[in-house]
Amino acid sequence: MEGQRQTYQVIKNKLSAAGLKITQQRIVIYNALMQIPNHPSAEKIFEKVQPDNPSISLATVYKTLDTFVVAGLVSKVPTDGGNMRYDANLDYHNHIYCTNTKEIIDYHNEELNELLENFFKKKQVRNMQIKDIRLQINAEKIDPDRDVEII
Amino acid sequence: MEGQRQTYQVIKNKLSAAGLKITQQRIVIYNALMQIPNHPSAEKIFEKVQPDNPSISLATVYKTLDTFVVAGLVSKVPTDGGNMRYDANLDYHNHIYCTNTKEIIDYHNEELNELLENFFKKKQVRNMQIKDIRLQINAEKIDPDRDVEII
DNA sequence: TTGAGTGCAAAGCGTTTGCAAAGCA
DNA sequence: TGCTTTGCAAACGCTTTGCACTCAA
Repeated sequence: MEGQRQTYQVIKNKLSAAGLKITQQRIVIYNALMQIPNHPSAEKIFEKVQPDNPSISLATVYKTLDTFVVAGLVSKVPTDGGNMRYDANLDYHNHIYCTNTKEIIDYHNEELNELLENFFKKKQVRNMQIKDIRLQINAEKIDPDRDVEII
Repeated sequence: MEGQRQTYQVIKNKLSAAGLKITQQRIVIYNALMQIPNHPSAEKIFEKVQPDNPSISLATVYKTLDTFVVAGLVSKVPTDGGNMRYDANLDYHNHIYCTNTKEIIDYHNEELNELLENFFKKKQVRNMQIKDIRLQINAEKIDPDRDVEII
């Protein structure tokens, strides 16, 4: 379909811009990462990709995602359980971790960012250079079938 | 020495209060967790305990720490690397993750807590009940031999 | 005495690695 | 063409488990 061809072209451009070689595996994996909501694990991406690309191995999914992280195309999100999830959204944002569905939902709020920035401008930590501040919001979805809305 | 006997008595009282049986292993493991700074891993606790208690196995360290977590005596701290660390300090606080020394340093600031509390009182998330908010501060120790001071 | 806690070794999970084959530039 | 990427299987590190033994209450 036409839409997919366009999407693939966008991905190819991103790969090129990041200085990466264009391979079918990279296109398909990046595409899956964008399509799966709530920050999938490597395994989830592997499952998504499997039906149409049965030859892509789980090891390739891991290697490719790692390549993306190093290239700065994707970020790696740790979870309480210890396993890793991946995020194609590189804008600064925080995450809501759903304790029952294990979803990871983006939380973006400019006011909060400024609040934190101002706070840590005043309150410094001696002998430490702060690189990055992330909020981990642990929450429970009230109705699992309804969507979450940030207001 | 007298000081240690007192410490052990304090630990025994904590175990009893949490409804746990008092065993030598539990006392020694809890004691090690309190003595090692920067939130040790199970492995680190095992190493600390080994010389004086060679019969304590790594599996027992894991089981015991898990028992403490379930009993609410200790909390489990995830790291970016994926492995777990343990924390005997149950007061609400945040963590500074040192990107080079892998230390985890407590960050406690009442003003920050209020700031966040007030913010999330106003800005709610529909269909989510927020349970807990943690700040993950990633930072680099400037002089690895000097201490960190929060001001 | 008896159920809970321990030690051992083996298995588990998510992830990484080494290497030969395949494929992009 | 030459060097990077892939696929496979095997190894990895951390953590958990099954089971017989031990011990606190």
